[in-house]
Amino acid sequence: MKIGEASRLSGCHIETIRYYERVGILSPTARSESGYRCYADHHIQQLRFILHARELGFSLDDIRELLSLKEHPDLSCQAVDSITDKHLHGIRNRIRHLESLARELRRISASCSGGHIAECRILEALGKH
Amino acid sequence: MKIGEASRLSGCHIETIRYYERVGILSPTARSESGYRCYADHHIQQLRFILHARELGFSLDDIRELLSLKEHPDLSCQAVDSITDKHLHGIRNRIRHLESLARELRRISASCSGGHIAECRILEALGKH
DNA sequence: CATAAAGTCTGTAACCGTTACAGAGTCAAG
DNA sequence: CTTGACTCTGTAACGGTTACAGACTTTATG
Repeated sequence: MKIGEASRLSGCHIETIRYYERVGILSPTARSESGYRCYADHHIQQLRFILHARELGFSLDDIRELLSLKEHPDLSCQAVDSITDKHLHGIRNRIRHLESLARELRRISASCSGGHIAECRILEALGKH
Repeated sequence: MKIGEASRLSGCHIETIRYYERVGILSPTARSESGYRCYADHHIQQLRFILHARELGFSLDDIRELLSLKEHPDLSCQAVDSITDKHLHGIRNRIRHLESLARELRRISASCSGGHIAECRILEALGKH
């Protein structure tokens, strides 16, 4: 099948599919006589895997590693666990960070009493540190 | 003062300071005879403002707008409030998004019983969607 | 006074993960 | 045969820096 159908079946944009191939995260495809990429079922599965992992926030490097682990069914899945755990930790850290930003923003924002810029506490608070 | 001291006083990296000037977020500086940038106190204050706002996650576009609002002390500070509120909303959305990612990751991760890749539930879960 | 070291300049490219576009070629339907 | 949909390659943009290379200036040391 050609890239348009691969895009429809996988949910990935056409440009993104070509990009994934270019950066070596998607297996290279066969080419038709006229140079069109020809996709097989396993490409679609890879693309779905990548898409879902991306939606979960995994980096392309992580995904590359997960995909290569997938090629070795005999290995322990400890490496998979470790990538997942690390990612989960990263997400928790980002949540904590954003929560502290939100707290400070609320604090700063609450100090505004709705007057003129000249007395704006928000701008004042942003200025000093 | 020259860029090195401006960097020390503001906490911004030298490269970042030049970048901020280039993209028009920091007022242009005078130049010495030899072409060195000359910074005044108000540049330092601007840089501190930018730095703090960046630490709070404001985009450079937001900051540009906040800085230009700062130039008009007579205006109502409603526009400032609205930028801040919008940003706070964005942060809350990101938190919610990350929390749902974390939930799904935990769910997927919990299903792993520590065997071989071949039976890895994590990779399986990532594949289907 | 010469030289070395530190600082600064400009311009460009890298990072991440796409997305968008231009210009050319290919394929299927009417 | 032409139109339109599709695909190709290559390049540039997005945001927000950071990191170079190569040239120049200033300051400190011998």
